Amino acid sequence: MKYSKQRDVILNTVLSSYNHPTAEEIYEIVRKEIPNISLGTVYRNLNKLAEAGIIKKIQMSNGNFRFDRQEDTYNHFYCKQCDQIHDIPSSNFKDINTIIKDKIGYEIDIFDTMFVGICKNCQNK
Amino acid sequence: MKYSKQRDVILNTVLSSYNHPTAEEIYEIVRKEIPNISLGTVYRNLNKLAEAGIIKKIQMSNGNFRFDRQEDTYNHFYCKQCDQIHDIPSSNFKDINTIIKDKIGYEIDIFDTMFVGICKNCQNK
DNA sequence: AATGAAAGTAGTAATGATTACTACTTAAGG
DNA sequence: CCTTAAGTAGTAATCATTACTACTTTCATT
Ligand SMILES: [Mn+2]
Ligand SMILES: [Mn+2]
Ligand SMILES: [Zn+2]
Ligand SMILES: [Zn+2]
Repeated sequence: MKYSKQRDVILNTVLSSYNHPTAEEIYEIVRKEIPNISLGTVYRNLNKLAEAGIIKKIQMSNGNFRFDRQEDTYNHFYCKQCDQIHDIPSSNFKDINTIIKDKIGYEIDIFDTMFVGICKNCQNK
Repeated sequence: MKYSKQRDVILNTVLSSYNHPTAEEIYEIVRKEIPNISLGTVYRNLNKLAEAGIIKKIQMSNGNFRFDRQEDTYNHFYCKQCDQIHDIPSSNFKDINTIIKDKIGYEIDIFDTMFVGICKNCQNK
């Protein structure tokens, strides 16, 4: 992979984001540093970085994508109420794989499964 | 809700489908009975039927929708390998809600969560 | 340093599933 | 029968994402 200023800035933007930004949101941030960067370039590099396993590409319930740092100790939970992705330590889901595997023989990939429900904050309302 | 031949045929098509068809697939089947039906009509009625709780609208990992009979005793599992949705009796997931609730306080809605992984068939290959 | 091929980019066009719009048609209650 | 609200066919618009094209940059090799 050849070096490019564009990819470098895109990567650093993702690495310093803690709110699971969309490609468009990343584009807006990167634009401040490289004003004439193309949105297509942002998409291409985000996909390339995700492909290489350097960042994570996660799918929202509406089919759109969001991007994230690569931390394989965290799972994702989507709250229907506040429309936000929450990080959850994957240790919480450790038992689930074995439960399902024992019961029906299917192997759940917890890092690909986006859990859906109501987060703690939204419950207290 | 006023009666319409179109909606009637669309509903019966969904009710007699066991493979989680897309709107387009339903369109192709309905076309045989009502050749000049509009794809927009299929979409509109599928959404209306889902809204009314008569059928189920489920979201695939690529953001597209598929439609299903309404059986609230079954959950959905998407196999990454064979690209198919499998029905799983929801009793298998009963424990999961309480486990998660106890551990982190979040309430998972198992009927909205699409579990992802490798099905039994694909494991034996 | 000069060269050249492969990889990258900006700008724009295309895609594809879904929804919105519009003028016409139908269901169904009084 | 009328009336009118709901439904339809056909087509245009959306919107996130990807593809295309002509130009530019990186970087290994002379
Ligand atoms: Mn995260
Ligand atoms: Mn099903
Ligand atoms: Zn919430
Ligand atoms: Zn499978």
